Amino acid sequence: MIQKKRPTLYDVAKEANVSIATVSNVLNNKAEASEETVKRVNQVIKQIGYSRNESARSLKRGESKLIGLIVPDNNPFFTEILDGIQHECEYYDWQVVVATSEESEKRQNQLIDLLLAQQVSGIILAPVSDTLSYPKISKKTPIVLIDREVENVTLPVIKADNVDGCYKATKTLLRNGHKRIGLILASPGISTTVQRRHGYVEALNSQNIQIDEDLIQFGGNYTGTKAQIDGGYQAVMNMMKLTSPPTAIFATNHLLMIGALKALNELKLNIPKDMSFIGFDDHPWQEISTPKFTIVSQPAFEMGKQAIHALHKYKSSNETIKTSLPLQLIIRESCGTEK
Amino acid sequence: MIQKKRPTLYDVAKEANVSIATVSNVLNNKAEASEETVKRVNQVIKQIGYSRNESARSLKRGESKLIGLIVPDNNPFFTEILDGIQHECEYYDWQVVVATSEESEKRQNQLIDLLLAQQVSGIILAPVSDTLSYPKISKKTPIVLIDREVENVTLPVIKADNVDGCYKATKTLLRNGHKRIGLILASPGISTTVQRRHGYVEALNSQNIQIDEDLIQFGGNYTGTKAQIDGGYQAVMNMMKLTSPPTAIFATNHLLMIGALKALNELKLNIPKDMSFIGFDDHPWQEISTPKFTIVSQPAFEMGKQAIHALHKYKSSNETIKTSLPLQLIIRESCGTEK
DNA sequence: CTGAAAGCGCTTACAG
DNA sequence: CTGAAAGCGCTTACAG
Repeated sequence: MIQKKRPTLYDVAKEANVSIATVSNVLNNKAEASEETVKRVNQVIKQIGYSRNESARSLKRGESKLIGLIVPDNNPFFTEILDGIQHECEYYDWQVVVATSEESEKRQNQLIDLLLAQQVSGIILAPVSDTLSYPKISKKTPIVLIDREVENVTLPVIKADNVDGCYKATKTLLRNGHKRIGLILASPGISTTVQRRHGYVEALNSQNIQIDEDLIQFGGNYTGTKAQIDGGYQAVMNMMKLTSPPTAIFATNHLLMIGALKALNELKLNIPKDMSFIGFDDHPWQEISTPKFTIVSQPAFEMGKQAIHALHKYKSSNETIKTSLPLQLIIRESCGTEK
Repeated sequence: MIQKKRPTLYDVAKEANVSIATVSNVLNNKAEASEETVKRVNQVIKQIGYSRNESARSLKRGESKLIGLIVPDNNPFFTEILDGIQHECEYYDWQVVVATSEESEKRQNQLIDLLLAQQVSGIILAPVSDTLSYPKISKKTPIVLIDREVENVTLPVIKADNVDGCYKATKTLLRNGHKRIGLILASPGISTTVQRRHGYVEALNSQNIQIDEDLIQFGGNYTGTKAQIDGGYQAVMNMMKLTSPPTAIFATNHLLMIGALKALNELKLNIPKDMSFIGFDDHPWQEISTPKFTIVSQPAFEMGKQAIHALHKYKSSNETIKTSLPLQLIIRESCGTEK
């Protein structure tokens, strides 16, 4: 329980018989000091246990070594993105401040303000809606969008190729002979929903199958694990009440998928015998479930890594990177025989 | 894309015709300004969109509004803890910097240094081992332990009552007639492992059943989801090779549980017919699995909340809170008939 | 290659 | 109730 205050540059300078400017230089590898001086200073630093006061540095430089991450919630998908971000931040010597918007635009914008006040080097944002009302974006403190796009501003964005991924998943179901395919979507106001729907529609169109809006259900705008699972559950219940219910269901996120499966269970519908099913986002549980589910898997970790890359690129060369990472369809046992 | 620099206290002061000290006072609710002045200053603040530079404040006060969280990895248990922490930080106007130690002590200590350099108000730590080699702990920047305890330092700690929880789980198995109960533990070097083992041993002792070390398997010190699942898998495989294999298995964390179930699947052992099973940590998947698994559930969210509480308490009154939250045994269908 | 000095934007005694 | 001023610990031109 040592209470004495942290040593400063002055302490190091005094001990090493140099000026604080010199200490600062060796600290920042400015290569303006003689080899001998560098060695001596470094020795003193280690000896007295000096480490830089980042607040002071941030104040002077107008920028901290912090990166902000704002996601709607901490579900496993966003957590894996965080993993990727943390991994890559290591390289740039950045640390990550996390915050959740809980799908509230007001809260999201407050969080941006808070992060800006912390002088963060940049913000990675999974926006709550398809427009961004936030004007204070500079080259120095850029916002990089992740997962979800926005219509009214040009920003770097790292996302998944939702259209293609959902097109392929739907195609697989079509190839297996299904004509009535239920689609369960999340909240209508975000780009991923629009794009996933788009992929589905394109696949049906390619087969000249009419879109039946009754087969497209929204899991609701609800926040929270339980509410989303309920959304998936309700979606299936609604579909199965139709005069002509679907013979296959495609759930476009993990929680929706769990809710949908719960409903199917209750209805005693066997997968894949009575109902074909494709889910979203892989999870270790799927290795031991029966049947093993065919799913669309997102490269979340990679998305996180690339977001930090894009952030750095934007800061260093003002380049606006827009990347659409491929979604992987992992065929297992839940949608019939054809592989 | 507004590039002009952020307004400062001076800008506000000039615009409101007061000194910067006054602006600072109203900003900090120091109640030393007349009502009229407060109103005018607040109006100017809103008008020019001022928000405080936290780096400057942190430098002056020697403390930022940041809280550090160091966990071994971002598995769902720790993510739920993060949720609780974030929730509670809202109240104290703190933000959370997250970092993962990846079960490396060296990395853990580096991260503590980095966080201290950020002048964090405190650190919540799930330590990688049962001793803490870190000396720089003050009342101002305390470390609060979460989930895992440490032997050599007295610090606030918020943990689960692992002994009791595992005692009860084992007792349930014993009551159902099992005498040979396999126990799958995580890494031996951490307090949770020791305590979970202790609960198991106590339960067997209460029944005068000899401990068979062959029935106690460690999932290994491995980091990463896959390695831990493999650990659980291997543990079961080892146990089932015994001349007298267990008739019930208790897996003491979620990943270990998944691995164990995978092994049991492969061995075509039906739960609960051929094998009783109790797992750890609840998950929505369990609502739709067959059978529904009996598990020990941890109050992770609550632990996160209480950790922030304990941190605040320690800072304000130097009180060292030690809390052991009850574990909940959720009886479902995986360990026989008796409820 | 090194040092003296200004200044980043705040908070906080202190004086009035 | 309000203001002038010092100082938190750095970085960075600038001078030597």
